[in-house]
Amino acid sequence: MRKKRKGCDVPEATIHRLPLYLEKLKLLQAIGVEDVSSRQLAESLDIKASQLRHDFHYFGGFSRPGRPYQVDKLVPALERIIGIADPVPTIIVGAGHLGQALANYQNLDLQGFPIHGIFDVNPRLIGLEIRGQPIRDMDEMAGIVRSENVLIGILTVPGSHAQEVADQMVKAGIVGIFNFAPTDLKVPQGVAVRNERLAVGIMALSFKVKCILEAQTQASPADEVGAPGKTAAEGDGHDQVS
Amino acid sequence: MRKKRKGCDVPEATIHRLPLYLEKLKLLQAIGVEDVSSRQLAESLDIKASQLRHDFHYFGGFSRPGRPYQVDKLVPALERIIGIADPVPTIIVGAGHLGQALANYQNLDLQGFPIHGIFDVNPRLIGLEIRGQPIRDMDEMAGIVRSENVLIGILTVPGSHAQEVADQMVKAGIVGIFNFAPTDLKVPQGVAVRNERLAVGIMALSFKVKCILEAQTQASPADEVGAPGKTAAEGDGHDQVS
DNA sequence: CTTGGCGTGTCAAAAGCATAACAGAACACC
DNA sequence: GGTGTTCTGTTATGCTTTTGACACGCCAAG
Repeated sequence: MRKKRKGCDVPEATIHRLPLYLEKLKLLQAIGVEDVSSRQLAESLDIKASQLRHDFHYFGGFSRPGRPYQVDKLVPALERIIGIADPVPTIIVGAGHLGQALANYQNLDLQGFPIHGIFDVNPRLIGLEIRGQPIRDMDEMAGIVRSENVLIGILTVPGSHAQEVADQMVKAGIVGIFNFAPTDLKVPQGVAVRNERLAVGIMALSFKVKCILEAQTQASPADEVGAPGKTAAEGDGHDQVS
Repeated sequence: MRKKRKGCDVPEATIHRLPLYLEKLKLLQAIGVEDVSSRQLAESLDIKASQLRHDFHYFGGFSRPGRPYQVDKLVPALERIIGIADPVPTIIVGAGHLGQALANYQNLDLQGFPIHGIFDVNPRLIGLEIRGQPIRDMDEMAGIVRSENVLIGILTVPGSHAQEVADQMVKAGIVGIFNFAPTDLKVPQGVAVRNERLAVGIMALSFKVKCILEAQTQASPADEVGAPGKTAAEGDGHDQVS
């Protein structure tokens, strides 16, 4: 199981940067930029150029040694690597507030994850339309997953039902679960899970905030909000104190 | 700027695990468990016991060498470390679908982040009530932030306005920004930002899915969904193929 | 009182990741 | 045609994080 399957033994950290690269490149593409050097691209993302080249290196040459990257070549290459060269059929399971919000988030469509169905058990929600799509009964999920070759499921049900629903999704043939429930899911081999834990995010932020406040009160007796000077931003799901 | 301010020079990865520890411990506390060993706690979170002890070690002894951890001691200790011993006043800026969904997400309240205001510029939304709180005009934000000592702001406006709104939040005195917009924010020193990038998450998942499919078609000619056997779950914002 | 088992705190080894350094390819200019 | 510059692919170095190992404290049983 530790085999080197093509371009799949890539550091976790690199994987999380690929979408950022793609995003920025699409932006450049949209404004007509044709070439971009590793330095330019890296700086605009607040990372080191060497890291970017290192990341790309996992997937073979995107450019010849002497020439900068060609945006029009790089975008489809990254899309292929990430697996969104063709749209990835996706469903949303759980049509509560969060599920509805995600269903309304058109960026998902635009970025290669068309929503092929929204499901819930609540009879009051079933039938309600969101962006032209009705909320369907859970019973219909398996059928649609199979008939439309759905690969990814976004799970936005309450934590108490998350495992049970995840089991159904897996049984129906879903290979990737984007889990918003505050529960660790148990899934069989060959299924990928990504937990997007709101509480974790805000608590990590709180820790940083606490540290900032402590530093301020300890260091300077009276330090007030002043002129914005330095900048700091961040990629992925991590964060940075600036 | 590289000073060792109390317990604040802690690895990023450790910070992201603290909320998971707390969550699990609260669960144990709720069902009446009094003591827990590092092994038990670690296994239930799918991490190594040595890592858990190492993490705790950053903050000094939670237990005496020979005794297991006492849940009732650990929970408040972690809450103090994370900075949620007392509730952290929080606001939501941007009352679109996602903002409303988060406002409805009562777990935020329960976990120490009471929502002290929901703001938007859209006159159609202003006045609408969510969980007993009206959506207010952006103009009122700064006042409330100051009067209620709001520390954290959840930013759910469109990417095109994110930077501008973030500037207002910082100027009003907010110290931590939980950013859901697909934009890198520039903030002055002394402000923490955490980006929760949906697109990054789902694309990272997609990469894993693509790898799984490739492995399946390459390795076994006909491999069908079988009996769930092994388990795999994940904390934070990371993910794991199982 | 002694002994054995368990469990933490602590340190050392290993792995993973980020950064820097370098060699060589392409192009532009002279 | 040569030469200098720019840029990538690649390898090497250093650092952070994870994992493993161990010494000692505590408790229970004999």
